[in-house]
Formats: sequence, C-alpha cells, structure tokens
Amino acid sequence: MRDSSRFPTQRKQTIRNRLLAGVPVLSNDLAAEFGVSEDAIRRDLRSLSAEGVCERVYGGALPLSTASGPLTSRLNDSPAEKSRLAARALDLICAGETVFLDSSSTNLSLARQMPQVLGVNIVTNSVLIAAALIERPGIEVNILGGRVNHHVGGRVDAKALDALAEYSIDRCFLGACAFDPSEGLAGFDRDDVIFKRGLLEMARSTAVMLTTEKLGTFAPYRICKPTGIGTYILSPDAGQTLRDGLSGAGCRVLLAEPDPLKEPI
Amino acid sequence: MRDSSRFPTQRKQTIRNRLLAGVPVLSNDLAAEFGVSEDAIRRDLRSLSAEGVCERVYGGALPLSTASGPLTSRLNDSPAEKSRLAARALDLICAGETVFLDSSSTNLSLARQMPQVLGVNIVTNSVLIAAALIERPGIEVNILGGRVNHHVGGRVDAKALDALAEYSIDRCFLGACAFDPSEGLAGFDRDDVIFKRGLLEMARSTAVMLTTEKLGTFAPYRICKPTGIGTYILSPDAGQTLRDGLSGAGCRVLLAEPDPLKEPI
DNA sequence: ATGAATCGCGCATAAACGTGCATAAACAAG
DNA sequence: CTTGTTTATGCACGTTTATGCGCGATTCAT
Repeated sequence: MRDSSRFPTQRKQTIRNRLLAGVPVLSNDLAAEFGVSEDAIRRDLRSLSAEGVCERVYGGALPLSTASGPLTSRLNDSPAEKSRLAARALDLICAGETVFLDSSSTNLSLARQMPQVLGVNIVTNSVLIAAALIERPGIEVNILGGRVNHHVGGRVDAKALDALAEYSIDRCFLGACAFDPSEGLAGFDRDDVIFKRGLLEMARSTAVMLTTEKLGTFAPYRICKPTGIGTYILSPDAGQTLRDGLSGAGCRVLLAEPDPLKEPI
Repeated sequence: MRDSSRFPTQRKQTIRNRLLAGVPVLSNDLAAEFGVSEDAIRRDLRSLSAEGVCERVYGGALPLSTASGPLTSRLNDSPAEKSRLAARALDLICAGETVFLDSSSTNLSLARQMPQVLGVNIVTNSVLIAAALIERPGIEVNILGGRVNHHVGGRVDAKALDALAEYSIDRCFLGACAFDPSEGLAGFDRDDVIFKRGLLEMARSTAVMLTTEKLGTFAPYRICKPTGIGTYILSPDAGQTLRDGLSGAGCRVLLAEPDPLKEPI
C-alpha cells in the first residue's frame, strides 16, 4: 500500500486529483495500487461522481472536467511513441541550460519526464508544460504571457516574440506540425509559424521531435527548410532514406528506443 | 515511552510539530509510540484540530497546511468547501466581463467549475488556472508571463503588474492567505502581496473566497483592511459576528450552500 | 449467443469514533 | 498536612465508518 494513502480520505483525494488532472482511472488498477478491494474503489468513484469530478464508466471512471477539444485529442495520439521520443530528447538537455519548450504534445511529454532536480531553466509558451513543471524544485519555469491560443494551447502572437527576447535560449525544442523531406517544417496556424521562425533565429541550437505519422505531411505555412533544424529525433521505424538524407544535409539524427511491444520477442 | 513525552504537554507538542511539518499521523501508531490509549491521542488531535493545525480523518489526522506551504498540499485541503464557495462565486460572473483570477486553490476550483461556453475573458497569473480553462471554447484566456513562483504557482513579481495594466479588469477574485476581522487580509510572500495590492487598485470590483480555516489567521504582510474588499464569499458555518461585522462595514457577504452531508436530514 | 468481467445492493464485521463516568495524579489554598 | 479543584487518563458502551463478501443483474467482447 502506498504510504500517502493509509487513510481512506487520502486515497480518495489522490483519485480526485488524478481525475481533475484529466487522467482516466481503472477500478482494478486502483484497487491493486491502494491495496483495497474494488468495492472500496467503486464507493470512492460513486462519491466522486456525485461531486461532479468524474463520470463512471464500465471498468472505472473518466474525468469530467477536461473537454475533448483539439488539444486533448492530440495528447491521446500515440502517447507511447511521443514518450519514447521525449525520453531520447531528455539526453540532450544538460544542467544549467536555458531550454525553450514550444507548445506541443511531444514537448509536454518531455516536460513530464523531466527529473525533479534537473538544474535547468525552462522557458515555454505552453500553459500545460508550465503546469507540469511547477512542482519540480530544481526547474526554473518561465512562461510567455498574453492571450492563449486555444488551438495551440499556448501563446504564439507577435508580442510573444518580444517577450522571448528577454531570454537567452541555449536549446529550443520546436513543436512540429508537418514535415516533408523536401519542403521542410510547416504549420497550420499563421501566428504560430511566425513565432516559431523567430524562435529558430534566437536559439543557439534547435531540435525537433517527429512522430512517424508526421513524416511526409504538409501544412500551409512554411517554417523552415530541413537544414534549418540542428537535431532531429525520430522513431526507429522512420525511413532509412529520410534518415540518410537528413544526415547527409548536415543534420544530427537521433533515434528513440524501439517499441518493446513490437519487438520480435 | 519516548523520553521527550513523559508529560502530556510535550506529547501534544511533538504531535503538533509533526503535523506542522506536514506529516500525517495515525491514532493507533501514536498511542503505541507514547504508551497511552487511543482516547488520549484522539483528545490531542481534537484539540490540535481546533487550533487549526490539522484536519481529523478516520484513522488519524492530516496536516492542515497553512497558505505558506507548497501548492499541491493546499489543493488537497477541504476541497469540498472550496468547491461550494466557488459555486457561489460563479453567480457573480456575467457574460462579457473581464475577470482576473488570482493564483489560489479556491480560484482554481472556480475555474474548473466554469461552464464551457460562458462568454468571459479570463486573465490570470496562475498556470494551473490557465491550463484548466484551455479547452473551453467560450472562455478567452490570458496569462501573465514571466518567472513562475513555485510557492504561489503563478507569476507575482513586479513586472506582472505592468503586464496587468494591459487589461481592464471588471472583476477580480483575490487569492486569500490569511484573514482576521480586525487586521484584514494578509499574505506570506512579499512579492505576492505587492502584486495583490496593485491588483486591488486596478480592478473595478473585488471579491475574495475564504474557507473557514482561514478566518482568524495571520500572515506577515498586510494586503488590505477588511473594507478593502467589496464582496466576501464565506461558508455558512462562518461566525455570525464576523458576517454582521463585514456587512455593517459596507461589504457584501455571500454564503455558500451548506454541506449536504452535515445537514440534519 | 455465450462466457467473462463488472456492477449494484444488502449484509456482516472490524476498526475507529464520541460520550459519559470513574480514577488518579498534580496543584493551590487553607 | 488536609482539602478541594483541575487535569489527564482509561474504560465501557453505543454509534458511525470503512471494508469485504456473496448473489443476482448488467455489460462487454468474441
């Protein structure tokens, strides 16, 4: 049994927090985690449902607070691959650096995987990334203020660039929308793309994580050519020709660990 | 029996210190540790609970962190009461208004309860509040940028006030730290308090939600006198004298719905 | 359609709780 | 030293709370 949950009250509070954070919960998982029967968990969920915190479903409960908007849907797309890319990206970050994390679901995964006491200075335009990092004592968090773009989940307007000028960015992780080996990076939101271009100019080194589904896709606004990015972080199932092409053009290419589930034994 | 606890007073002090340090305590563990019956421990905990040091739960007591503690612990304190206060506060907000939500766990509860399509413009210095509102299509979200204060969970430095000047605030919900009927509102963080003072000056109307545990408490930095706040939102179990006093001083006092569980049928 | 998993409900049980009362030690005053 | 008072404590008893289990009903997946 977890130490923080010796009391029924604390157990319920833990579940409540999880649901309020948008995490769906399974009855049998919770029962195992807290060392009680599923009945006890079900009673908790019944009560939390009456509070309006969650909606009970067969097998557990779903958070009621978060809407299923454009952002959350992206967060649920291939989370495992994003997590593996982010784990690889973490190797790039050194203590003492100032790192910009652009608003992106893959960068959010990166933020969530950051150790508690990594001595870095994070600058971000994403409220979700900032929220994910608040509790880490070893991480300094700076957020760019202003109007939050509902599609992007962060700030991307022109003034954000001015605010960015306050910081000296060692390393920048761009949020990618679309990538094609000949066209380069592109985005769907004009303001967002303008912001990303400015970001690329200001940062001393740049990196981007690309899930395989984004390879060979297009978007209306160009961000930069393929050579405009210093480091690409790709899944191992990315095409060999693409990897060779990027390497040949002088870009660094890092591969994430392969999916253990897809491994042939 | 522990040496430091031969006397009842010392035993109680030991428990008090433990709770103030944020450690949850179990009745039967304490009984065994100090060599007394659980009744004696329960009496201690009752007393400490009356002091406002802890919250009694089935099996023992949980530390009742003062507003000086870290953010997450505050989020777990009496969530039901905060939720009821927030539900009452929601009545104050009208469509089309520009509302500032100060960094506070009660205001976070307010944000979470906001309807999807309430046509309001929210300005906040809290990344958690901004994150909670991202997916609501009818709510415009603006966040004050800069360095995020780990204790407060938002931005409170001097430049935040400059950024605030960009907005015309119709209504402001202050995050309260401590309140005493004669002293007024006070806070634990100097920067935070300076920010709150500026906020009060800029907003056309002001409100604050106060959980019962905060009534009659003190903090080092004064924010304003009791009459400096336009509307108080209190739990129905707040003292009648306090309510009359505030009403008599010209403040509006709203009461949240009572706890349905505590109702006599 | 059929089997497995999950659910809701009622009941039993054990632990924790509150209250009232008696006891004993500590303490102050005569 | 005695007496009365306060304080802390333990115990008994009835109540509340949290939990687990059994059973039939429901839901899900194949």
